[in-house]
Amino acid sequence: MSHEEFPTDRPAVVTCGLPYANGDLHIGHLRTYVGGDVYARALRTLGQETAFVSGSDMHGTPVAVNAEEAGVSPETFALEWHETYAETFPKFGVEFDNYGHTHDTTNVELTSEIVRTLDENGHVYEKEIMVAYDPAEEQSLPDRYVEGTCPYCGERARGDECDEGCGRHLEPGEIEDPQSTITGNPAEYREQTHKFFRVSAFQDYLAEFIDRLEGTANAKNQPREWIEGELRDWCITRDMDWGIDYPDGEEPSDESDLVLYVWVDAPIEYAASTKQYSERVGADVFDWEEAWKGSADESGGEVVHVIGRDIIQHHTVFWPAMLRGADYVEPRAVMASGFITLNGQGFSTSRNRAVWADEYLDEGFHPDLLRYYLATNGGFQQDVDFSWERFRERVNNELVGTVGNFAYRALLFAHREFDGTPDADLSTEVRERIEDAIDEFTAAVNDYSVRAAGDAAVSLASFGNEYIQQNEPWNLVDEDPERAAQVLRDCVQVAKAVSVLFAPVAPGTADRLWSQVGGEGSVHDVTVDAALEPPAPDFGEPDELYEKIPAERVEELNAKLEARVAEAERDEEGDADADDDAETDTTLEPVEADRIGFEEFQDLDMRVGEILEAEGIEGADDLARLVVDIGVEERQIVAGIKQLHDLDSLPGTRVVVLANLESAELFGVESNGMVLAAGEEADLLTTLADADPGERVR
RNA sequence: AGCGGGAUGGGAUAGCCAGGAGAUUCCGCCGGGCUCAUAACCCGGAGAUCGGUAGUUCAAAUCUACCUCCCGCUACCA
Repeated sequence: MSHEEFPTDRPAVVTCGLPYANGDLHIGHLRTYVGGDVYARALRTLGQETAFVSGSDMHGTPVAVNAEEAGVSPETFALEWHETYAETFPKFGVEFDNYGHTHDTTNVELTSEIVRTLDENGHVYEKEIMVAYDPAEEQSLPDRYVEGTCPYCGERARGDECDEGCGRHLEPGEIEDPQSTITGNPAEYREQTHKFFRVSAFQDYLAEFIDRLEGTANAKNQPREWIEGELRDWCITRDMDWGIDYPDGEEPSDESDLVLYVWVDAPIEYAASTKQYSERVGADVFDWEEAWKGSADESGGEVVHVIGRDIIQHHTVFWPAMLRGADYVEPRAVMASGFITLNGQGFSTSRNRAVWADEYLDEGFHPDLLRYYLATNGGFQQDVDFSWERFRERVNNELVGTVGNFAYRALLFAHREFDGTPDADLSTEVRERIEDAIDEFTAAVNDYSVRAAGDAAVSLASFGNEYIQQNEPWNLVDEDPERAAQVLRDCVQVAKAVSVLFAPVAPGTADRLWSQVGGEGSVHDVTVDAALEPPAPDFGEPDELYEKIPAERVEELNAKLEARVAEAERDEEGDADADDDAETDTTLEPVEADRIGFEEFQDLDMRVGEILEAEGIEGADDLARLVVDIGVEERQIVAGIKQLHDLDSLPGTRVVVLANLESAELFGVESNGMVLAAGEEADLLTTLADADPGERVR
């Protein structure tokens, strides 16, 4: 890699994070793939030799678990998703030079080779750790095959992560009270030898690397916490069948059926996929080894990883360490995209609150429209909100009104009056404006800004509209035909330049525009220089590039989305009701539909208290006056618990008190707080064990 | 809790890394123009003390410190 400006004379590799072969794609996923595709195309437009690669991530426990549920082999399961992805991406104009998967021979071989190199270079060591094991089934239980209690917070947790409690990652062997997720059998721990990658040895290297790394700010900054802190070594093997075997270099023995952890072979697919591309087109066209192997300073390609911002650490810590340890190049840049929200809220696949890739296509919209939205609605690392209303707005105003309208009016006029490009020289003003647009585009690519690259073309088209409007060629045709020819010559040139600069974002429609100005071949085969080359002297009648989206479509689409979400919610409630009915006849209030945030929960200051005194309040049927010790102080609290009758037995009872409730006066008695109780019978909440008065309830 | 990202006219967004004239663009609002163009387009206007406080500077949206609020990450969610 180098730090020269793009284009450089080295081969570039643009990669997209591997989609995990485990479910449908929605437009949130597409954000990353469209971004990568736009970036790769933009590099090529600058004249940079570029390979654009990705592949499906086939391994790992979620695939194995879901395949088992579906009753098929993990390979069959993952391959089905792989094929779906491979078919879906091109439908959005996301055209990888190679799209492989992590289970193909190329990746299996390259992964084995790289791990063997790491081993030979002394970066791998063995360590005995305790792993969960199901004695009844005689089966090891890696990662999500086991659940139990988090050793840090005590919450129920999955084997690899405390997903509902503290959110911590759990290394194999950490979880307490382990239990098999397959059989529900209690699991036991057995000692087993696993392989560890000495990430800690790369601390100094990574500290320098992160300073050199280009790309989005989040990718450059987020990993600093780890790199500048203490790096833990990384367990890179799992005891399961599905995955790439650990390359022992010896005869496969029965006792070792360890496979590599999925995050080891996944990023290697970037290189393996490039290798497949190289093998297909020939090393003279693209040499994967030149791109991936040269030493960091002297040679090697420009590797740019385009990922979602949830997997930054893998691409800025583990992966560069692996590359370094195996004598490969280091990535030049990591572009980490923000997420997509839907009408301001996060996607929720379980509640079907998402816009699915297939769904978008089924609605009959051109992929370029969504590409434009996703690529230019905000900075790449920013979260972007999607709404059909906003989608319509941007399509109608920017694509139809600005780009499409300019191209159409300019070319139609030129065609009618001049049968094509008028015979005149390009004016200096317009030449300079186009040069500015090219500079803007080039700067955008070097700044890793997908948005700015797309905007360069749209603002150029906007300039075109101003230019044609101010010069009024429709009046000049009679008054001053020469001047009219000049103006139209300029406009056709602008249209041609727009086609070239818009090609990365809108590959389909830009190519149509290219043909409309009489361009030969495909706009995707030309570079920025073409923007200033003279357009064809003759071209036919243009047609419109984009169509407006009527307001009714938006209403329709929103209604569909709402109906779908409602249906998903009903299903969920239905399931819940069915469970409840089996256990109880009493009518329970439904759970509040509106969820509150953790912050709001924290606003409630609940304490453990001990009742010191309890007496009925005269004249009140249900009220009792309590004095409660809540550790920090004693509180007088009025509570509606007279149904319990046995007020005398209450002193000494532990209760839960909402301590920061505003005070109130009931029957002339001041009440400072609320004692929590359940149901009509005022069943008091108490603590099970040793919490002292004053302890906060969380 | 630590870390990362963010807060910019009514809404949405750019600019911040490399401080410097009227703070960008889209929507919406008000007024005008044009008729080549998809009721498209162009011009003008109103509307922002750039989250808060303090500082650095001749000059701060931009740099520094502290604070508030939103989103996320913390080792398998794009």
